[in-house]
Amino acid sequence: MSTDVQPTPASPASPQTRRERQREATYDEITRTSRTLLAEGSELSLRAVASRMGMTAPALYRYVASYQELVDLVAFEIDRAATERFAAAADTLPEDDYAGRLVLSATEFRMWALGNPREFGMVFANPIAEAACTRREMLTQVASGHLMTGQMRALWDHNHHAIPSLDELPPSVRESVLDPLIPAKVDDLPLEDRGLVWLYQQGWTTLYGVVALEVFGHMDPRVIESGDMFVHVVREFAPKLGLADDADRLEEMIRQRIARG
Amino acid sequence: MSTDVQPTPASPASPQTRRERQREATYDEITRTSRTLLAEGSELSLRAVASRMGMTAPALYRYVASYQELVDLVAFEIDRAATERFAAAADTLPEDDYAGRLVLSATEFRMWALGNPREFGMVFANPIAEAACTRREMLTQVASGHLMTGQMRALWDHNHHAIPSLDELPPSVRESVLDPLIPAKVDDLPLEDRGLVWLYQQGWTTLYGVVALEVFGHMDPRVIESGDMFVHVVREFAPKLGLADDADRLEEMIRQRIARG
DNA sequence: CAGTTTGGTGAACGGTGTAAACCGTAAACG
DNA sequence: CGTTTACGGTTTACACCGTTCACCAAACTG
Repeated sequence: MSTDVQPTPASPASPQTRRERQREATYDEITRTSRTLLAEGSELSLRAVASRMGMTAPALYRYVASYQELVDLVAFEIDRAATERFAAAADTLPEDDYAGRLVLSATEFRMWALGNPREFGMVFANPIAEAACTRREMLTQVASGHLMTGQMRALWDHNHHAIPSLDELPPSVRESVLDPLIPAKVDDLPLEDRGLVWLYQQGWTTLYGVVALEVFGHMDPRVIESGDMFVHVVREFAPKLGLADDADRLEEMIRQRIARG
Repeated sequence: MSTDVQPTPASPASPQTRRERQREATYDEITRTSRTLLAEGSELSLRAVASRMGMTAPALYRYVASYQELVDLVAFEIDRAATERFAAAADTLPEDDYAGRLVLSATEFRMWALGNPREFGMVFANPIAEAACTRREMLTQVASGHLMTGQMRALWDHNHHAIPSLDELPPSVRESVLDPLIPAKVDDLPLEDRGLVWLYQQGWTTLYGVVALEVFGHMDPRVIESGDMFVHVVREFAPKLGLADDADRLEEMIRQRIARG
């Protein structure tokens, strides 16, 4: 609260007080050990995390208020790390292959989800409804959401495919695109172009649908293995992004990625 | 195995031995109390179920081999009960309004899922992959799957909308529709018409996608509340069932159901 | 009637999240 | 500088969980 010349506790670099640095390092170790535990197939429990850090379980309560909060924290970090993977997949393509980058990120998302079903469930199949305030806010910061919406935005900036006009949107959708509560960087998107956000939401619904269905296994295992349903829904969505002509090329990219396993 | 004149243990009515009847009644009570527990918002635990039945937890092991098996059992029963609700919704329409019945069942599915998120998660968002054998077999018997595929079949029997031909299907899909591992009554569906099953799968993917996304809250709450995304995906899918002209009427039916809450 | 199967109990083990009391030490303050 | 506060940890304890085991009574079976 004081504005005198102190060790500037709000500076961006690292000139926080020593304690703050220590604390943040511990937070980091918590999420890292948690993710290691998950990756090993073990259960995520306060005791397991603590003991692996050489601590005792109640000590973790200095950092998280409850088990659920630990889960949320870890989920957030998992999403961050996974998003780096999705972005890296896109970066194997030239900067200006907007469609390819989007599709490759989406495909990477699918492969990640299938390979890490528990992590997928933790991030994308944990009810948000309850504990509305904080968890809802976190939702708007989902890194993967920002990545994909950013890619769709870049694609549109380039090819200006058709988008729905504001006045043909249902009221709730209009509100939603004018002041989004889902991850999307739209501050610099003019209001009259916000129909694009409705396309975001449709795309996310489609992508989420296939992937969740595949991850949870409520689909024929042979179709999951081949990825044909995934390819199908992507192809069906492509025209909405003005990519009808690119469908074959995009499918080939998807299949190559799937073949890599 | 013997064929002598015994109390016919395989008879359909109820002439099982007294013990068998007792046992089945207990099974029934187990699933009933479990569902009651869930409906009250309590956690589903062996101890809770047992104590509410006036038993102790280890006794339940005479009926289920593990907690997971209890969950599967209850999930199966929940699906059965929910399916009755979906079917009842359809039965508010005349027998020959095939499209309306299908759409109303799907809408009822959505409303049920939103109102019973934990039950939805238990039935439709529990990884099937693990414990492959038994649980995979159960998947082919999901009652709700049979209902909807049956309704799509009835619709097609009536209006014979276009379906993909077998030879334009990807190999994995062809296998899948010729010998389905997902719930679908196709025994009396000629092989050359099995392209319809691919439409089943597409429809299920679409429906599951929106509903799961809504239930888990990874969508703008205002759009969830209005149901506009649900309406949107149904409208987009309608043409595939030859229902392009019925879209407005179907949307009106959906909205009326949503308005009822 | 004797013998076996069935369905239950109670105690116990190892695991979980969480609350409370306690304490040394590092940081903050006069 | 010394004093005080607060942070970050421990121990202990509680209530719950799934699961196993030994035991037992009642019910069926030959």
